[in-house]
Amino acid sequence: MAEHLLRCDSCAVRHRAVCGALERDEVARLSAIAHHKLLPPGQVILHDNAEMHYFANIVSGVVKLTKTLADGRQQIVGLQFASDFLGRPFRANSPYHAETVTDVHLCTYDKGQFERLVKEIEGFEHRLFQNTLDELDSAREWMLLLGRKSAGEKVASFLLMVARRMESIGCKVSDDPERPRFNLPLSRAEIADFLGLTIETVSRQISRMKVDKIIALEGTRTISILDMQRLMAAMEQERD
Amino acid sequence: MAEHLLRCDSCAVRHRAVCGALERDEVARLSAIAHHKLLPPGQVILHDNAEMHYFANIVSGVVKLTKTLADGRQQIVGLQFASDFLGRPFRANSPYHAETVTDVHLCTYDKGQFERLVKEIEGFEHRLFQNTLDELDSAREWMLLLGRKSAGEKVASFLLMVARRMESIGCKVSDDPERPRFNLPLSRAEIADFLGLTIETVSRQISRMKVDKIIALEGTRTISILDMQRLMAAMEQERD
DNA sequence: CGTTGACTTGAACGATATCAAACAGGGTGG
DNA sequence: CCACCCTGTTTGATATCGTTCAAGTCAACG
Repeated sequence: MAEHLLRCDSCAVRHRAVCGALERDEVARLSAIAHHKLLPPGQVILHDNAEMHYFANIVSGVVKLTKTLADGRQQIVGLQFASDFLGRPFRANSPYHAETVTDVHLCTYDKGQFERLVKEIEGFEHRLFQNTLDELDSAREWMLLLGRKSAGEKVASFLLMVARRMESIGCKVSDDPERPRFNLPLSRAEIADFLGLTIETVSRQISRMKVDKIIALEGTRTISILDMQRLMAAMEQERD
Repeated sequence: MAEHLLRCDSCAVRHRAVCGALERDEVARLSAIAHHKLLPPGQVILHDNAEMHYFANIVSGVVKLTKTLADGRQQIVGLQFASDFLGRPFRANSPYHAETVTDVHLCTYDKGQFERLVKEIEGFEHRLFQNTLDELDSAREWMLLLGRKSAGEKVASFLLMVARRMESIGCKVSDDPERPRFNLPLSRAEIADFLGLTIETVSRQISRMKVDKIIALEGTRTISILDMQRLMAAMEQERD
């Protein structure tokens, strides 16, 4: 038990994850049912429409939630980073597919045991609820992007969103706050699936921003934002 | 008090709204803080980014939630029908704009009083939570539509969605289950804002379905679905 | 009737998709 | 160490779908 406590005390995402709201002894109870899981990229966590057997906090790495049409067209409907919660309490199965994008470190909880704790621990469900409201806000933000933004605006918004998330979980490669530098967790194909575009269009927009000196690339995954002002302007208002 | 109970007992949406989960005496407490509000179309319920002062159940009518870009481009990010809940418990303000689309009958609750009840009534927050998970599912379903479906598929999906909602709240005009007939609550402009298209494209797609004998129109708002099979096929797979 | 606003229809244009080829980096086997 | 793929990415040419701009229709209403 003391050991469990210790584990959570040293957890990198402890204060930002849903468990952050818990009291010390409650954390211990949660910790007692926690199991750690390390997954390589491309691992399926949840099949579309399948039953879920566990919940999880993401300790590190990135997970994508996707939906697919009959003919194979795919859309990423959610991107989860360190400290995000995976799973739908009190729901039997998932309406989407969840898959690791990078190496992922999960802190998992058996479904039944977790739901029992949620009922027993005062305020825990409240925290999960508020977390879901945040997810809903992000989803709706993304609906605006998907329905109304141009390709250039979409890519700019995406880069900024990733930059912010990477920053907040301390994964930035650089230390100049004005010129963030980070590794893109997604491939071009995945970015396209997230933005409702094709690979080629994503690539062209990124190339254009490179030519325009808004960003710089090292290899294909490491991005530096050179001109934050213009990137933010490009997010809502495509220049001609 | 008895009067309040009575009011809820005869409520059209009582069993499907979030209050449907409550015990008899709990309904009475909720009823005690309820106020009814009748609004004409085009009335703003919530300003983007403004503070919310009340929650509400929709008793009848349709409400749209929208987000707008700096230059005026708009996206409907949620469409709420009778029995849907409006508001974000324990959040100070709203990240989107809510506006009536038709005549709307609301059953409203003061924010503070409602939140107190949520804390006091066992299982009430749970119900609100599950309701929010449903909203999240719808939002993600719509992300797939916005990002990956063609104009024709979008319009077909929209008609089917409205048909289903109208049916479930008993607003269908016809009684043949194979050939639903109903009034569109949205104008062409609103449909366009919901689907991420222009008015003209929406109009053309509807005209095409009319020529193809998949639907029939009376005036501009009343729709009959003539061929449910083909409408459902058109939803996911655009014919050439 | 004439006006207004919502909708439809048509023609031209443009953004993004599609198709196709070239390119780059990283691993493998020789 | 190099030749060879393999996969992901970039770039180019063309096609297509949906937008834009512009009329035209229609019903409601003064």
